[in-house]
Amino acid sequence: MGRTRIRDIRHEELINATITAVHKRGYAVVTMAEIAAEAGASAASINYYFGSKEKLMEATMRRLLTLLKEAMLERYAEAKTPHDRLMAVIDANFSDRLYTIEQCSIWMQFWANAPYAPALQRLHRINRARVTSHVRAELHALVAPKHRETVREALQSYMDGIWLEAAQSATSLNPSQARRDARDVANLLLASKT
Amino acid sequence: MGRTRIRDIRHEELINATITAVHKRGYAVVTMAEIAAEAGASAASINYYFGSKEKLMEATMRRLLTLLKEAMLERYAEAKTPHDRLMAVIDANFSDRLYTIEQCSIWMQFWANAPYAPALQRLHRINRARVTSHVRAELHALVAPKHRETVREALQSYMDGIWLEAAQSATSLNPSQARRDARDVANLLLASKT
Amino acid sequence: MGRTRIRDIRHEELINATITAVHKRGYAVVTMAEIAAEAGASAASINYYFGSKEKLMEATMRRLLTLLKEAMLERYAEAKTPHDRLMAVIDANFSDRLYTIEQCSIWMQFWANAPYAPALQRLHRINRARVTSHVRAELHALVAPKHRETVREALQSYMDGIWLEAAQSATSLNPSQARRDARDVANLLLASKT
Amino acid sequence: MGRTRIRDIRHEELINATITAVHKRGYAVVTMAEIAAEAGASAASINYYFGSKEKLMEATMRRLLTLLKEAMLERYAEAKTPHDRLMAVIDANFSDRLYTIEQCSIWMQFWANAPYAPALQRLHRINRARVTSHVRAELHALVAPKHRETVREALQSYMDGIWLEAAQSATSLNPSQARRDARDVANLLLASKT
DNA sequence: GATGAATGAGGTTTCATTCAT
DNA sequence: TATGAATGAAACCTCATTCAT
Repeated sequence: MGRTRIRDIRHEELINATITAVHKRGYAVVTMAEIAAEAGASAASINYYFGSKEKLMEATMRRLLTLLKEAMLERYAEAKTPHDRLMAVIDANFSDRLYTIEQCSIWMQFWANAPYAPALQRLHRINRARVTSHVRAELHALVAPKHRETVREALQSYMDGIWLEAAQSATSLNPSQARRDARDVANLLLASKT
Repeated sequence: MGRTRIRDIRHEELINATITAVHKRGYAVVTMAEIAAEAGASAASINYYFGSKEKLMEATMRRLLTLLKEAMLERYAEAKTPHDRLMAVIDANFSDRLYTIEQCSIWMQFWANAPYAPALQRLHRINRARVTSHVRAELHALVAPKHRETVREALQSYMDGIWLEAAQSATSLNPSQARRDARDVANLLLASKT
Repeated sequence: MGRTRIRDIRHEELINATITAVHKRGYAVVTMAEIAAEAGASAASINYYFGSKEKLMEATMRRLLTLLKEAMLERYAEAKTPHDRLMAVIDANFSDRLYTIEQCSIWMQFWANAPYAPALQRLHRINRARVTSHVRAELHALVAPKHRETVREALQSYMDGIWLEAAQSATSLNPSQARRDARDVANLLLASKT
Repeated sequence: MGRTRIRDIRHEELINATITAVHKRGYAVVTMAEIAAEAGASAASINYYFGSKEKLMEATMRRLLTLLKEAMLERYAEAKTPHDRLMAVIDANFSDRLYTIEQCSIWMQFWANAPYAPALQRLHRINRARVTSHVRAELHALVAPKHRETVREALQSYMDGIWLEAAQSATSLNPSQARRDARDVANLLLASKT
């Protein structure tokens, strides 16, 4: 127990520092020294704990995905109907903790670099497949088969697009407004009578 | 006039090489040497023609925006009604020439790096504002004021999301299917009776 | 007494681990961590017991010289005539325990690095002087003064050359054959009638 | 012609600098910076011309082997009888240009590190096989079959041993004396009547 | 007695850029 | 117009060593 305590703490600290530093400087441009400085540690300590910059980045992305997953599961527990659960997915994506410039920014950084780092790509795909299957399941009861996939893709792409645009934002974000907007979009798509 | 002929040719060649090289290797990781090799030239020649790597990147992004603008204007000319023009915007985004993995990939690269390069950010914002004003103008006649901005943002974010996801694609894209999908989404949003 | 028991055991273990690790990786390239791993200990423990990497290397070389000295003295005890004793020197050099790839390899490693480490150089010279004086003493009764030094140097250099070449060997060595060969060479040199 | 002139000159300079620097500091310990300083160039220029430290070392060893080969061929041309040619081999090994502390020292450095660098090992083996076949060919006419291989191995190992010991020398060497000694040893071995 | 934690020093390599030709 | 030549700056990573436990 006590054995791994320090190790876990440092992991946590360094991953948090990575998130901040990548947001500030950009994924491929940020240096070990900058990340270490952000964590108040030495660059060498990153290699001590993670082995390489690449592995640190992978661990950081894993953390991001965990945060997203937790936000969703948290809201899922309370949702009763398919419609509630669909809104839970939306609310998770635009929750106060996740829909921040820093989160969206670093999300975009990892996303953009996934095609050049197999480990990141793998994580990206696993995550996307997971969200897709959730959304698809809920839409089953809400949309006619003919439009189901169209609505699903529209909804997911919409959320992606919002996040990525948020990464470019100069001023701080408004999560509650974003949730309202997203719910509106979802309802528009569901209410369509075509 | 004849004086600048060669200059223009080299500009063109180097920008095309940059697009290919950035797609292959990633924006922040691609080197002058790789770009030069792609163009069959020397790294020094890039500085001769563009002054610096940064300026080359800026010129390349400008080219991407020009392509997009041209695709839109081209289709705009033939469109008569607001609905036709909205579809023109969609068709431009998913035209055979623009909706390719290479284009989407490099688009995402520039997008992701815009926050760290003022010149890119500026171009990114100008472009976004331009598209926004076009779409908004067409929706004026198609959507009730209450939902107008929601629909507009949904549509634009959807298109962004599709492009960015396309950048992760392993297999080649299907532009005509993408156009149909996007039209379906637009029509769903327009047809909503809420 | 009991106090130093553990200390002695650890010394022995770490020196043996050093011999193996240097053979595997090369003198100047082997790391404390590799040596420690070979001994099933931590890198920090090496410093605890030896003070520094340099001191460990010195202790290891001392051990090698002790092994060689013991092999010689062992055979010297049984030798009666000068010729017997000369053969004892040869047999010691190519004994089953010493004439192995690992021994020759590590020997060469220390030899090659002696010029850059005063402590190693000193040990190397002491050892060489000792062997030289032994061989010279025995040759006194076996070779005419005119050729004595030539034969001595020929013999010693021959043995060095064989060891060093053995360090490059891909397959395992044949000590008994090496002894026969060395005896043949010695006898050729002694039998010369020029 | 003119095109590769500079390249060839730099290659030559950097290899010479490598020889000097390796002699001074040791193969595995010498740094790019030290080598570059020795050549009056920058460390980066080594990578520019050789690609890596490893490749520079390989090129340097190749140069050493070429020097040895040339020294032998030079003397071979004038030699008429088998005995003359055997002496030519000896004289080449201990020629004024090759039998210097620097040459012997760097020779030992490369030899000692060959087991850990496949490229060096290959060169080492090729060279050794070449010398072996030369010596064996000349001994054919000079030594009875029974002792032929023994004499050959004795002679080669002797020369190796002398070189390697010379690498430890504190004072400068005496090539002409070394040639006389080596000839004496060779003649002792040839004159043996056993 | 023994070792995880932590790091400063230093090595190789990469790369955008300058410059002479 | 075009490019080899050359390099300073800086990045990642390694490693011997120190120290608290």
